[in-house]
Amino acid sequence: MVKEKLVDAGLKATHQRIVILDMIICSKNHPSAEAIFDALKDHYPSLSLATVYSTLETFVNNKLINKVLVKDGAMRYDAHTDSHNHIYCTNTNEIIDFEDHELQQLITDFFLKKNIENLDIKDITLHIQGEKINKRKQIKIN
Amino acid sequence: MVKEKLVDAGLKATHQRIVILDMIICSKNHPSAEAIFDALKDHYPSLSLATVYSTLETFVNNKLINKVLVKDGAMRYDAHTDSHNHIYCTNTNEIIDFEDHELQQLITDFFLKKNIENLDIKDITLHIQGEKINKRKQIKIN
DNA sequence: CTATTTGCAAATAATTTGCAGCTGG
DNA sequence: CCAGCTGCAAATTATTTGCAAATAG
Repeated sequence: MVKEKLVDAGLKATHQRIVILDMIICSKNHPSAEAIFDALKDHYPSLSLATVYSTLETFVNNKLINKVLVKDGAMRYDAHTDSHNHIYCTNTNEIIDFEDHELQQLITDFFLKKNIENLDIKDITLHIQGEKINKRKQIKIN
Repeated sequence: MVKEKLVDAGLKATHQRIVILDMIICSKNHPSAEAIFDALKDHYPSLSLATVYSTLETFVNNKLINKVLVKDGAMRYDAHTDSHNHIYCTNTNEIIDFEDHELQQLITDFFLKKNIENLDIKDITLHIQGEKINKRKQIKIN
């Protein structure tokens, strides 16, 4: 439950935080601050965009969410905090999660073999950039 | 030679473009527009920051350079246009190129085996995030 | 020459900040 | 109650734009 996640992270479970975190978790789209604000403002008219920004910063600092790398436009956020990969659709502007245990293992094994001096690796992510062939359809991986 | 690269790309070889492209190619640091401007303004006082920005856009559109994904702060640029990986140092804010043929092959092979529907993959990049243990020393990979 | 490019200053977009009032525990 | 949060408006940062002057080919 969202409220418990906040409390577990040592944060006050305010109404705004609950609603924002819930929205990110439910969203499959890696929303931007604006997108979150837009999605919530009708239901919570007193919510302010500045609160959304600062709440997102708080969540990132407390490892409830992660920032997603972007080439331009607004920063986007991801409630999926374990290591995984992203597919960037250049024609739809979607950022889609892509998890594959075999691939993760392949990469982990590769870096275990390598001898890397003076770097403490925290995370490795694969960024797959491409175009949806049919913008309306989903991407399917078998 | 830089001038030829510009002409080959179908661009007029203006003084500003030559100097900017040369700076990015020589820089090992994936500079931002500001960093480029700061590095050049003493030698070329008439250069304007807006020109740097628009020149960078032109270069990206003509595939002379690439944008580098960033979590925050200003966009950064890379003159290294073939597919390669980046190491992000969270404590020094450096972005370091990392090329490894074996790794590239591993990943390429993996995606060849996979059956991905409705996505036309344009590029795959690995983003390695970590901290330099000794900020002054280089990262060495053997 | 003349189509492009550049420089400037002003505009916009994304994000942050300061501070007074509100609220969860 | 009261430390920490929120909302607002104003500030800051990164980037873009409009237009007149400069320039490469």
